[in-house]
Amino acid sequence: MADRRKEILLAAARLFAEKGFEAASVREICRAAGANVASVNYYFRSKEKLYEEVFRYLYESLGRPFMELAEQPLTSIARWREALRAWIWTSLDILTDPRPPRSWAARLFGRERVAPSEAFPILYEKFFVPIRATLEKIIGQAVAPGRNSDLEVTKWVVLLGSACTTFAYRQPPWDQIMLPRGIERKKWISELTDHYLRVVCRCLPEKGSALLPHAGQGKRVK
Amino acid sequence: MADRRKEILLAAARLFAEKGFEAASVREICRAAGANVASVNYYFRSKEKLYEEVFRYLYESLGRPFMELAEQPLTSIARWREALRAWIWTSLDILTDPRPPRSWAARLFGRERVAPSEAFPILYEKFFVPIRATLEKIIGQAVAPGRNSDLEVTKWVVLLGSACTTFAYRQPPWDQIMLPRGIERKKWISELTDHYLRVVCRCLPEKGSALLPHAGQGKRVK
DNA sequence: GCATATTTTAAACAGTTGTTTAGTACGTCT
DNA sequence: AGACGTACTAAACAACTGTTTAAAATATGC
Repeated sequence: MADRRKEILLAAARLFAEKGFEAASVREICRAAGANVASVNYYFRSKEKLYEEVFRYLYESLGRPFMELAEQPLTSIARWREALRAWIWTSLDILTDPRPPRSWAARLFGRERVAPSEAFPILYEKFFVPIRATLEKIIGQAVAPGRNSDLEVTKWVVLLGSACTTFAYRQPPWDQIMLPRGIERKKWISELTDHYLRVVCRCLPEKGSALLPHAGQGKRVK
Repeated sequence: MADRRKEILLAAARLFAEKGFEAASVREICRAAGANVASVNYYFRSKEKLYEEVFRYLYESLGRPFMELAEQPLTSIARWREALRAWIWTSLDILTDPRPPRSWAARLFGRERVAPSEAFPILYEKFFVPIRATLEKIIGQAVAPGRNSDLEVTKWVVLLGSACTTFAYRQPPWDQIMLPRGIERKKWISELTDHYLRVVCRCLPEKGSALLPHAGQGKRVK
C-alpha cells in the first residue's frame, strides 16, 4: 500500500519550500501527490497542521550533529580549532546541499526567518537553538571563558552566524554570486570554511591562549 | 487637496513590509489609507504595479551613498580604512534604522531575498548592485588589485555582505539576538563596525600593503 | 460472506481575493 | 449656466481559497 500520507507530506514540503505557505495551495499539493483535495484535511486536520508536520519532518534531526559537537571537550587549541571548523563546514554543507529534503529545509529556514509562522518555534528549537548554542560555546571558550553572553562573543556569533545562514537563499541571482560557477560546491565551501576559520584565529586575543585549561579565569586544579 | 495617491503608496509600503505582497490585501491597504477599494486600480492600474511603485519610492535613492563612496580614491591605507568603515557603518545603519521608510525598505529587502517578485530587479539594481560593487572595489583594492572577480575577493564580500544584510530581519526573536538590549542601537552598530573592520585589517595580506600606489601590479608613473 | 472500519471521492460551502463597471460628485474652463 | 474631465464611490464580477459533507469504494476482521 502506497503511503498516501507520506506522499502528501513530501509534496507539501517541496511546494511550501518553493512557493511559501500561502502561495502553495492545498489543491496544488494534492494534485502533486495524486490525491483528492480533501486528503489534507483527512490526514492532517488542516493546512496549518500539515505545515507543522512538514517542519517536524524536516528539522527533527537536523540540529543533532551540532549537539554532538557541543558535547566534545575543547581542551586544546587543536581540538578547539577542529570544533570550529566542523561547525562552519556543517552549517555551510546543510544550507548549500542541493538535494531534498535538505534543500527544502534550507529554503524554508530562509522563509521563516523573514516571516515567522505558527510553525516557527519547531524550526527554532530543533535547528537554530542548538546551532547557535554550539557556536556560542566554542567561541566563548576562546574569547571570554565563562561569560557566554558576553558582547564580544555576540559579535563573533553574529559575524559567523550571518556568514553561514546567508546560504539559505539558493536561487538566482544569489546562487550565482555566492556559489561561483567554475568551482565545485564542496570545494567552495571547504575554501570558505578555511577562510572563516583563518579570520577567527588571527583575531583572537593572544591567538587562542585563553583556551588552555582555565588559563584566564580559574586556577590550576589542586 | 490631500494627495490620495501618496497616502495609498505609504500605506502600501508599510503593509507590504509588514505582511508581504500576498498577505497584504488591496482592501486592507485602501482602508489604511482611507480610500475606496477601487483606488489602487485607479491610481496604479493593478496591485503589482503598486508594488513596483513602492519599490521605486523606497530604493530610488538608497544606494546613492554607496555610489559616492565608490568614487573616492583609495590612495592611502588611512583612506582605504575609512572607506571600508563607512561602507560597513552605512549598511548597518540603513538596515537597523527603526524609522520608516528605511525600516520598510529593510524588511522588504529581506522578503525579496527569499522570494523575489517581479519588482525585484528594481531593488537589485538600485540597492544591491551599487552596495556590492562598492564593497568589491574596496576589498579588491587591498586583496587583489586589478582582479575584481577574484575568488579571494568574493570570500570577503560574502563574509562582510552577509554580516551586514543579516540585519534585514528585525522582529522577534532575531532583533533580541542581534540588537542586544542594554546597549543603544547606534552604539552597538558602531562597535560591530569596529569589530568587522578589525577582522579585515588583521587578515589582509601584509596588512594592506597592496594598497600603496600600484605596489603589487603596476609601475611607478614616469 | 457478511459486518465493520478505514480510505477515497465528488460536490458544495462560505469566505476572500484582485479587478471591473457604471454611476455620482466635484471642480474648472468657456 | 452649461459642458467637459478628473476624482471618487458602491456594487457586482469571476476566480480562487481552505474546509466540510455525505456518499462511494476499499480494506479488515470474524
